[in-house]
Amino acid sequence: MEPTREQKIWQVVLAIPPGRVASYGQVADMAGLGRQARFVGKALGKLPTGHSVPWFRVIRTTGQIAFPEGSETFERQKSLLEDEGVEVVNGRVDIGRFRWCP
DNA sequence: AATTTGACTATTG
DNA sequence: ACAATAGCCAAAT
Repeated sequence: MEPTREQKIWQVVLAIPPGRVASYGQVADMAGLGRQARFVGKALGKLPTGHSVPWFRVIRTTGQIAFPEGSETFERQKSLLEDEGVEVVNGRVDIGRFRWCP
């Protein structure tokens, strides 16, 4: 089975430690995709049911969550992050303190 | 095979 | 600090 780049992305996301976050660009880079930041989001959107991928630890490089504030997806991500000790204020994370690799 | 599509990012005004 | 633009490239259609 030849792993696709999507699966490499999932692999990288799975490696993000709890209580930490990573940017899409960072995940793309670590997966060996270079600048495929956009593809990371798409790959996460295609996750199969029953997955255990911590997609919520992936945010924008600005620290903002990638969804409109108030949407259901946004709220779910925010809750999951806060549950791991990541502060989310105004839809943003303190990237300076919670980023996986500064 | 060609075109469209994106849970992005860096740059510019 | 914020809005618009351009660049990015694998996958889906």
